[in-house]
Amino acid sequence: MSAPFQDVTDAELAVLDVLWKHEDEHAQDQAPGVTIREICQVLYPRGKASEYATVQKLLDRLEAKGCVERRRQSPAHVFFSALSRDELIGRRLNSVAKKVCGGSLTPLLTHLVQNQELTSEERAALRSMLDQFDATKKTRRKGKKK
Amino acid sequence: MSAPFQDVTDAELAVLDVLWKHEDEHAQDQAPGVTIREICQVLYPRGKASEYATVQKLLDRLEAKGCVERRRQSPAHVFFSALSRDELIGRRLNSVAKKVCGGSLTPLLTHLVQNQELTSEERAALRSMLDQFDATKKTRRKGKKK
DNA sequence: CTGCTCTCAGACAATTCGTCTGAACTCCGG
DNA sequence: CCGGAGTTCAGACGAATTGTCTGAGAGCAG
Repeated sequence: MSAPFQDVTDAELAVLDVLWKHEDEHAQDQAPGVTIREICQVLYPRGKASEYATVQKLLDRLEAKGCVERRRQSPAHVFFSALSRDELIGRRLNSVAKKVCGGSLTPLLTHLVQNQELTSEERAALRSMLDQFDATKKTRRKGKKK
Repeated sequence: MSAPFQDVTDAELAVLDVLWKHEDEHAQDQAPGVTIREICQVLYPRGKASEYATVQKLLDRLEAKGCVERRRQSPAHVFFSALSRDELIGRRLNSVAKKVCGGSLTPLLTHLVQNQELTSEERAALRSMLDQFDATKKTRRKGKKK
């Protein structure tokens, strides 16, 4: 059964972040999975033995939430993200919109733009994206006219 | 002592939403406060007696978080929001940025724009805001040049 | 067979959250 | 003065969440 939106906890996010960074480093090719031991070494560099089980538990929960994919192989299982950073951003933004603004994303966008922390380069990039969408919409509309 | 950022729960948000709507309705003048009884009537139209205490507890917690202001008056205390809807949006967006994107708000903005759920009107409004900021930055720069 | 690594499965404590109970206070009408 | 209604004050409660931890068992290399 498809579970409703589920967020991830801070500790789970730390684990996901390790997977995302690993996959970014292998963007050119197929990233190999990451083992529990490898995640431990990143998150708890000087960790105790029990932290292995902590990461294990966190991965179990992430898998149950559909955010992580497990591949059983010897000698150790390997893990991949099944939810990208951008997908999580989207989920969380939608959640904020739904709960605080009646579902509308516009107030979020307005807030971000008016926050004035954008550099002029960022604003230029944003304009370029807007132009692209306008062009896309126009082309689609023309296509449909037939 | 100033507490770190604290989010509000869904039930607390429902209470805040009542205050925000009430204050929006009185945007032209000083909004009178809202009583617990009034909040109950909105949130639990056909409620049991215990729901009075639920709203009370939620207001206590919101007050402790600094999100609500209480004014003691007779016959009942009245409440005002001390955190606007837009401020909550900002807090939540910053929280997402901090936890998921290393603090940068740009991926959030990019996500919203590329989400393609913006109407052409919204995109036009966004461009207009960007133009205004560019103009503001230019004016500030000119002024500084002396 | 032993030791190491890993899997599997659960327990645990602290915290959060929404709900609820009950004592006490205030005010007002009779 | 008393009773009733409404409200405040203060806490308890159960369920769920969350990060941590324990322990049995499996697999493998030496």
